[in-house]
Amino acid sequence: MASGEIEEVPVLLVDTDDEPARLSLGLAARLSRYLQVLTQAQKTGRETLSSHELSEYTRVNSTQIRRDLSGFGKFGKRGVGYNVDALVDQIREILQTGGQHNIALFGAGHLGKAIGSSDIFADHGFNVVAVFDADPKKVGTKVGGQAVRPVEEADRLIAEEGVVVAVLAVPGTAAQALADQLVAAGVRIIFNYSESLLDVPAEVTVHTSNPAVDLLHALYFYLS
Amino acid sequence: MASGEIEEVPVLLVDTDDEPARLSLGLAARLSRYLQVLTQAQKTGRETLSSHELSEYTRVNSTQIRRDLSGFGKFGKRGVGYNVDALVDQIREILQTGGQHNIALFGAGHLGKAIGSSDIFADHGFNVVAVFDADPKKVGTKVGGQAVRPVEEADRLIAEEGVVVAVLAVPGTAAQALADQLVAAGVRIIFNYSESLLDVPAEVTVHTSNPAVDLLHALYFYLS
DNA sequence: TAGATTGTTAATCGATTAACAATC
DNA sequence: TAGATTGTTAATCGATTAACAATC
Repeated sequence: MASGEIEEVPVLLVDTDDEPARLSLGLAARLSRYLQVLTQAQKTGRETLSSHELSEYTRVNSTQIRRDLSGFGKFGKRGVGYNVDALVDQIREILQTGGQHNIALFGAGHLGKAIGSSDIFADHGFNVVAVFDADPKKVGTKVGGQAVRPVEEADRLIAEEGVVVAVLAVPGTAAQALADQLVAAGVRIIFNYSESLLDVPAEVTVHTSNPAVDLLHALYFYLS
Repeated sequence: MASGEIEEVPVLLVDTDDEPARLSLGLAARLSRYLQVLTQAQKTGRETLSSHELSEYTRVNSTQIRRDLSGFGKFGKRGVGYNVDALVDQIREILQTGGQHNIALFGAGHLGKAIGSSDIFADHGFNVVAVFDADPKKVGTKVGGQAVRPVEEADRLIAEEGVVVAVLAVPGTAAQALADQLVAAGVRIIFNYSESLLDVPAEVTVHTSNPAVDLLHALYFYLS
């Protein structure tokens, strides 16, 4: 070691193994929410957004937002805020979700039609490549510009298109059997809009969406 | 102070001001999720559920679940688990959501019909007291057994029925104006299923539901 | 008894918040 | 310059996890 004057070397907090550290669960969730607000703000023509404004829309503390973002670079401009377009790109890079992903939708009832015709998924690069229904009467009808297919074709299409994500808008009574079939076919992320609880292997992620749950705890804070 | 032998007095962690402490945000959210899984388990006839099983369905760590519950009492039975019916009642009491609450639904499109005909809200004591739509052609049609009303009647009905919660299943372009009207009429919790960002006063809670956001971070953990 | 699961402790990690200098 | 907002520090709080005695 050299004695005497030591030149200060900036310490870069990078992983030694040349790979970015995996984000914590909470951080990935928050970044996704920032992204959603930012893409909406883009639509209304906003050019910049402050951490305070982002905080109002996401209900995440503004210091937390600044800290989350500054961990990846100096994205903001003091006195001004964050450039919306640039920040969208930066968060997409962090989340590695810049590309397009194929998803399959199951169920062509009211909910399936609502999901299939909305651009809530398309806005974030998710293509609904196919819509399936078990009811022969629904097969062939249009949902979001696509003809509904019989559920028997699902396995083949999942394999061909490399579908990893399935959205289940089916009755609770049909959900578990369908989930089993999809897991066997290669699906790894299931969005469950049925009220049924799903049993799946550990390597599969189930996200059960239930507005009543959110309402329950929103109401608690209103009542107390 | 008395010297010598000291009789041990159990320390009860109660609030001195005779009121239960307000739950933390995270705890209220977790309890709501436990409640949802438990009510589903009730439907399938389960009598007991272990913290480990609850953990699988809620993705909350099982130690966390036991700790959350043991803060309110010894609800479980060692070697057995938790009694489903009893735990449902106990969590409802903690969340103060045993009663019935009136909610109003706006929008009678695909999503509105899906929400209005599901019993996802009814299961947790939420009554959809009215369904509204701005489109005269939809007024009078049935959604979940109810006749759709013109949105002009909303103010009167909100006041009469003491509606605090509104569910917005309307196009993004209509959402902000409707939110303004509802806040003026007395609504304090808004469930926003439109893609639009809503500006509301601080005393109003907006919950924006966006499946694409959840999908974004689920996908991150799949990809990395 | 043997097996299972709770209730609880302790240690660690991530989230929250206030405060403020730096700087656009 | 003056006002606004970022980036960052420090202190606190809540969440996570492993471990295990208690006990059904």
